[in-house]
Amino acid sequence: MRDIADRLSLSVKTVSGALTDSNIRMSDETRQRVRSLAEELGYRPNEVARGMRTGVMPIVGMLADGLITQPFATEILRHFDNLLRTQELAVIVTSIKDRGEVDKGIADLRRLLPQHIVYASMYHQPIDLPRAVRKQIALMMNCFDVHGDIPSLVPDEEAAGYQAACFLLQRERRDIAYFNLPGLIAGELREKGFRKAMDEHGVAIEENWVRPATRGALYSGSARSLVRPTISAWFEGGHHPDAVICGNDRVAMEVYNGLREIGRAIPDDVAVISFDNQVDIASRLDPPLTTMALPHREIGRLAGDIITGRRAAPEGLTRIPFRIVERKSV
Amino acid sequence: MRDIADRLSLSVKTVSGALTDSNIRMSDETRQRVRSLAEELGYRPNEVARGMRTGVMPIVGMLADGLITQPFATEILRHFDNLLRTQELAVIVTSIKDRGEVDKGIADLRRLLPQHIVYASMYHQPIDLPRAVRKQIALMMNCFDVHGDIPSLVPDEEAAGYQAACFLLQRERRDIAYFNLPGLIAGELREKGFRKAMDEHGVAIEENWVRPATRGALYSGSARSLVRPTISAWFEGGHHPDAVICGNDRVAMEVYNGLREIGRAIPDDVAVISFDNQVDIASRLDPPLTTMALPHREIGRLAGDIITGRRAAPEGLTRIPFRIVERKSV
DNA sequence: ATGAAAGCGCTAACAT
DNA sequence: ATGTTAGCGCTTTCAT
Repeated sequence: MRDIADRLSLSVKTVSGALTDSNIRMSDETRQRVRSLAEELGYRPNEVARGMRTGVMPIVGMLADGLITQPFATEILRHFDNLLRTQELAVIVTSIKDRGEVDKGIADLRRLLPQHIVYASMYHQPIDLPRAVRKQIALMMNCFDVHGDIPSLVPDEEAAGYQAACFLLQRERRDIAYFNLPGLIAGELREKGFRKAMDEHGVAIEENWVRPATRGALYSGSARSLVRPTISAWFEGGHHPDAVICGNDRVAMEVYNGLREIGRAIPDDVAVISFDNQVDIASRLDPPLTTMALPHREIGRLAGDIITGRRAAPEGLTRIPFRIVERKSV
Repeated sequence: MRDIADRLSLSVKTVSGALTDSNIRMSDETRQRVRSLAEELGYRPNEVARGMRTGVMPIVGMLADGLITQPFATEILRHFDNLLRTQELAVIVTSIKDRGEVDKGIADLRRLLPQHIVYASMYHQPIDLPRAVRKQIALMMNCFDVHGDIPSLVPDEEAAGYQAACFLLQRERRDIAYFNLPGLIAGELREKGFRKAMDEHGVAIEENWVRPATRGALYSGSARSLVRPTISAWFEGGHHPDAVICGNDRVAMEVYNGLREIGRAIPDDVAVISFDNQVDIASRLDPPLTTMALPHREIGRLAGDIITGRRAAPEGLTRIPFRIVERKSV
């Protein structure tokens, strides 16, 4: 910078002003001369020096609540990062395994003077943070602040459940079964949407066909699965489902196995629809799975727009719609 | 820092010395006094100021060649990050979509004065970087420098192929078929290991049973699959395989579908073994899939140890062994 | 419209 | 063994 100033016989301050603050009063000519020389010399401002002076680095910190564990949720990170990169902002991710690590995570991030700190979760859940912490978090992705203080971006689970059910109903499926994800917000809301759709279409729900996918109060991939026995039970009698809504794609994978075992064809005998769109699974099942895609990309992008100020932060909860991916299972 | 100095009637320099450089000559007592007061005050050095002075920030940059796209490869990142975190180092990931973005990626990273820049790939591949770039990269993960200039950590594919074949051979399978991943280093080396094992055990390879999993010169998830027709062909005649080695877990998923279609039971009629251990898939297949787990965790950890200097950087290529995950398909 | 100078918090050379 | 001082590259008053 001094170099540029000397060559142009200007002061450092003028150069600084020309390069950064375009509101500062200055002759256009001077500004142009400075800028073009800077370009020519390939001048890159020292972000660290600038950061020291201004107290802020071109960095956004992300508290990742298990995000990196759940591989397909990294989609959120990917698109968030892509957007911030266009604004010359770097993302620093700090994984936290449990809520107790939040303080440490924030402290770690703050050492580098980030412009903002965001919180992202691997699955849709309510987050209850102490007030002092809440004030430091600009945005929540794929989860929400129970106090409503922090703008939060979450998938619109209920609409997705509604849409999935409508999709089946419109294709003349009436005997719809539902494998729920116990203990999860996503499960609860998706089921609610399902019930609403059935209700609106005047189709009665066979309560015996609305069952949890796993044993235990909380759905988890490692919990004992109830899919196989439940399917067997459903198809024992004469009256059985002609469609199954699956809590997520992994459940759908088991439903495929179960239906195959009892010799039912998808989609001819039984249609299957699911949630998440975990592509490695959904596109490779046989037949390929029709599923409601989680709006991870949209969440990441919208968050990026908000953080960079290109879009105003909506207050409270913002629900982002799913997108249906039609394959061959319905 | 000045605060501490004043309270102890010491100079700033003494405080700085006491806190950072433990080699500096100083009375132990002074050092202790400084440290305990710092602790008491919850003093945290301003990393940015320090960075400006020393020209280095407590940051490691990672050029992620598609890493975040291939969800399960983020395992590498996760463990790398975990390790660096214990040394108060933050990781900044810059995704690059193609080799042409490397320069830009490095420039972006350097703005923040990272201590090192590492290169990580989503799949095992040779990387040819210009010399000027090579000099700036400290380590390659899951890929290697074709010039041998950069220490590189890669999965030991050949050993994995060898081990998978031995696993089958020891269980009395002799008629082993192999679905290869065309155009990939991983595929080539795994096949080599397979051939070596067969050779050592004196079992002849039926060349007709060594086939590519997809059409085209390069394996890819979206390429037209050859699994189904190939399996049909193999099992048409009387002499057919009693085991299949699959290029990866996604291929295995298709092999399951194919075998099921022609009514062959796994593992009774045909054993299946695979590579990668993409858990969402492998553990949920029916029966759960026995597979050679990619050493992503080990690569991430070892890289962390090297970057933090806890372990010396091995020269050239280091091959990290796979781990077999025995489930029910063999 | 531009220049001079102070100072962000820290480290390192030099002095005592 | 400890203190003094300069300065890292930038932004920001305050003068001119």
